[in-house]
Amino acid sequence: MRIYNTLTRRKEEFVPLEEGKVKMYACGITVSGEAHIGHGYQALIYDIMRKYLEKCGYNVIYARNYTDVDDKIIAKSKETGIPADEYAAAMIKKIDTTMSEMDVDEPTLWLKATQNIDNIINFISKLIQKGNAYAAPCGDVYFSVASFRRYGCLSNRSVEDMLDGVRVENNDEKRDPADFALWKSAKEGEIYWNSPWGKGRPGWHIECSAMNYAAFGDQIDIHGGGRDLIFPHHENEIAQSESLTGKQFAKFWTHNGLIKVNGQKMSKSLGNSLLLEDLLKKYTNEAIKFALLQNNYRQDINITDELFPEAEKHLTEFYKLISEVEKRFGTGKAGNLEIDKKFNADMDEDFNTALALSELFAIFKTISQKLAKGDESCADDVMQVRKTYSLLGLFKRNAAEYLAEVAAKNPVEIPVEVENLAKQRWEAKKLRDFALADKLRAEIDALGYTVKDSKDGYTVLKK
RNA sequence: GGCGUCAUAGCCAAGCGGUAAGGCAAGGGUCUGCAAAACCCUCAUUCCCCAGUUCAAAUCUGGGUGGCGCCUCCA
Repeated sequence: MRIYNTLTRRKEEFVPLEEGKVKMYACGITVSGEAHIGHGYQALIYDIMRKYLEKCGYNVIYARNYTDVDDKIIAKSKETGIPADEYAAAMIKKIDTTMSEMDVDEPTLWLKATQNIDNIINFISKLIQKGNAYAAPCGDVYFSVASFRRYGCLSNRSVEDMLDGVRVENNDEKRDPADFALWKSAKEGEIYWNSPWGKGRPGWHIECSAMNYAAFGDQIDIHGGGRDLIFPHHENEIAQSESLTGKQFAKFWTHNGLIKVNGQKMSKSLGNSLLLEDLLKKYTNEAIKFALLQNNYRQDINITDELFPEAEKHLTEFYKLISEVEKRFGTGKAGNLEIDKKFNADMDEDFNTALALSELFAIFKTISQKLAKGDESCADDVMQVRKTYSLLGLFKRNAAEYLAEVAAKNPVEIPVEVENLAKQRWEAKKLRDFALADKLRAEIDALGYTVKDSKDGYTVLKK
């Protein structure tokens, strides 16, 4: 299996640190707001990575974190009057519900910043002892970037380059403008924990280092996250962890692409986030997954109006066929290893879900042909598709239920006016007055609807 | 300004040195009173541009051009 490593900027053969075992960590959500499609995408990608590694026979320990204390959460707390810890807990509960609707599995370990304060404090203390960090008079603790020679190795920047960035804040407490906070002293009324440096809270970057260290020790195999975290977050994690252990922190760094809306990145500051909860009201989770997985996970995805409906259309067609096959031949037996082999070959190349999904069109074409010929092995193929593609979260549903869900999510309300025209047209058609029938069809068409005839009736659809 | 990343048909998109997958749209056909659905067929001599390496380049190298991202919070 080959995985693209941001650290080396190439695909590398995946070899775990310890045979048969994989330790992986993905940066999760800062719970200052609800989960958007980008969060869902990220959770989906790493869930798939984990499942495929498991399929390959590895014993995977997969950890994700929730950042449940930070400036934005504190701001929300001030805004709403809800204590910061309660706000964060409620938001986590909400996000968990949405993610389960998205059908993304829970990680092996959930790590939360507020449940690791001791680990964080210990970590910071060690960094101070080793000379990599210092406490400022105000009670903040900073990491000394100059103390870590390899700083910039992930994002390929030098400290000088970074200082060219005009936006490095000037802060008198810092010895060097490039230094970043490990511990932030609490201001009046803010949530705090006691520490050797006074009342305060952890900085964002240190959480991941400290929680990783507590959960996994010195090294992990795979560290993932959104591409926007490469700098500074992941760069800082490397600086912290490697300063402490003297060992390479993560062997593989993987970064998923970002979701864009109308060509623009979704971000908290732009406020253009598409909430996962809202999308799940309109589309099935399988359609959302299908749409997202048609791209390479490393690439950005631009959400257009057609993206999800098109995916839903495909899945509806597939499920219709599944439904027919299962109605006729019942539940088959998985065993078409050709399907599984191809899937694995695709996934072995840096989780090429786009290729794996494209195989489906040929697979279902064959199934359809077999069904037409009355070849009951198509039921086995369906079962194999279900088994293989469930790894991507697809074809996990009862076909009838799935189709009912799609219908329920797309209620078609036909205006009385249109309904009447359709009725008249049907009557005209029965009397073989095709001129009138065509005229009525044109009228219905003009109102934005189409009529579909079958042997003994008609259906009106919105165009 | 620095760094990264991408550029493949009208659109989305795979491709990782061996002669351009797949999907959408479009066009043609079968079917239908006409439609729709379904099915069948067609649809990039060429991969942003210019050089180079090679028997062979969309793929590698160098140089351009353009988009996007990061250097503030972000998945």
